[in-house]
Amino acid sequence: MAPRRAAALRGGDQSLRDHLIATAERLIAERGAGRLTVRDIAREAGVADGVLYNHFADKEELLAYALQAHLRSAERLAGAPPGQAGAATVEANLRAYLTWALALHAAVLPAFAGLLHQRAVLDRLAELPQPEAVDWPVRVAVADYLRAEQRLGRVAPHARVDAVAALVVGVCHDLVLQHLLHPGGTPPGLPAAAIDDLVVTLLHGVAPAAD
Amino acid sequence: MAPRRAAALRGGDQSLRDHLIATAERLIAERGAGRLTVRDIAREAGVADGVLYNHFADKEELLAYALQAHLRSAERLAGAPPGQAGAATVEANLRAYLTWALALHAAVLPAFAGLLHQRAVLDRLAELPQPEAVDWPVRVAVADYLRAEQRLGRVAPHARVDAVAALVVGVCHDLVLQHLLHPGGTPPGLPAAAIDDLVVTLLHGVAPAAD
DNA sequence: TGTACATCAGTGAACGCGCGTTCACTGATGTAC
DNA sequence: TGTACATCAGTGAACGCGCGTTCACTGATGTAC
Repeated sequence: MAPRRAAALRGGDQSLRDHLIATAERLIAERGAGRLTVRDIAREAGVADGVLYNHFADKEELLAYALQAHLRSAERLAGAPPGQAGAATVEANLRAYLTWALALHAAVLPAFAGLLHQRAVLDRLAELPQPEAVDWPVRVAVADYLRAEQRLGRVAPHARVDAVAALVVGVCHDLVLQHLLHPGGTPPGLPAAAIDDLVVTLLHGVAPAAD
Repeated sequence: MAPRRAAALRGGDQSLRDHLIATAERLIAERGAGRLTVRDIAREAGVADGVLYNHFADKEELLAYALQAHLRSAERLAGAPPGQAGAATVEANLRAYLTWALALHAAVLPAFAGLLHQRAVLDRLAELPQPEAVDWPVRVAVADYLRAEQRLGRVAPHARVDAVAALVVGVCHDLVLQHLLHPGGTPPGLPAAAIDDLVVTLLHGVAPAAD
C-alpha cells in the first residue's frame, strides 16, 4: 500500500508536500515570489515537474502556503516585540521597536513586491485557514506598546498612537523600497544616528520650544 | 520620400514614436508596468505588433521612456510643492505637504510595484538622458521647506529635518502599499483627522509635557 | 499635367522560447498465497 | 519464508498558450520624365 517515494526525500521524514512548501519558501526569501516558476521550485526541490499537482490545486495554492510559511518564519526570526512598557526608557524602547520593525519588513516586503499586481495569489493567501496579515503585527505592537506607556504616564495622554504606528511602519516600507530600487550591497538598515533622529522626532516633534 | 504612415495616426501630427510612448504611459498609469506586454501596447495604440522595434531597441527601452513620461505627468499634475515657508502656519503647510506627497506617491508607486524585481527596466530608466528619481522630489521638497522654516524660527533649530522627510515619504509609501494589498474602492487617501494626527505628531511628538 | 517607378515606415504572420499544466508510464512497497 | 501481483505517488515528456522579437511583404507618398 505504500507506493513510491520521491528520490529527493530518501533518508528524511518530511512529506513531499512540506518539502515543496519549504523549498518554495526558501526561493521566495531569496528572490521574491513574483518571478518564481513551478520548474524553479521543482528543480530546487529535486522532484519531478508535475508532482506539485498531486498536493496542490495549482501554483497559486503552493505559493500561498509558501508565503504564509515565509511570514511565520520572519516573525519567528524577529522574535517577540521588544521593549516592555515601563522598562528602560521610552526612547530606548522606540529605538528597539524601529529596529525590530525594520527587520520584519526587510524580510517580508521584498517577498511580496512582485505580487502587488497579482491579486490571485494574494487572495489565495487571505483565504488560507489561518491567514497572516503582512504588517499588522508591527502596527498593532507599536500602538499597544505606546498605549501601555500612556497608562504609565511616560507617553503624553493625547499622543496620536496610531499615527506613530503608521509613521514607524511607513519609514520601514520606505527603507525597504529604497533598497529594492537602488540595491547597494548592504541590507536595508539604518545607521544608529538615523534611528536616533527618527526617535527624537517622534518623541519631541519639530515645533520650537516656545510653541 | 515620405513613406507610409500608421493608420492610427491619420489626422494627427504626433509621431508614431510619441504615440507609442503616450499609449504605454497611459497603460502604465492604469495597470502598472509589471504585467504589460508589447501586444497590449500595440493593440491599444492601434498599430502593428512589430512597429515598436523601428523606434526602440526593445520593450525595455519603450517602457523606460513611458515610465519617465509617467513620472513627469505625475509631477506636473501634483503641481509645485505647496506651502511657502513663513506663510500660513507650519501646521497647515505640513498638512498640505502630506496631501501633495500622497498624491504623487499614489500615482508613481503602483506603476513601479511590478518592476521592483526587474532590474533591467529600472536600470534603463536610470540610463535615460535626463533620469527621473522616484521619490527624490518629495524628500527634497519637505526637507527644504523645513530648513526654510528653521531659518524663520518656526521650526526648532535642532529638529531632525531629514528624519521628518523620511517619515512623510514613508507614510505615503505605507498608504499606497496598503491600498495595493487591500484594494478598497477608494484611492489611497487619508481622512482629514488622520492627516491632523500625523501633523500633530510630527510637530509635538509623543513625550509627555513634563519631559 | 499625367504616368511609372523607387522609397521605406508600417504590417502582421511566424519564430523560438518558457510558462503552467496534463497524463501515460515507472517502480518501490505492501499483500496474497 | 519465497514469489507474483496490485497499488498509486512519483516521473518527465509533451501540450497549448502567450510572450518578445523578426522579417518578407504592402502600399502611400515623393520623384523622374
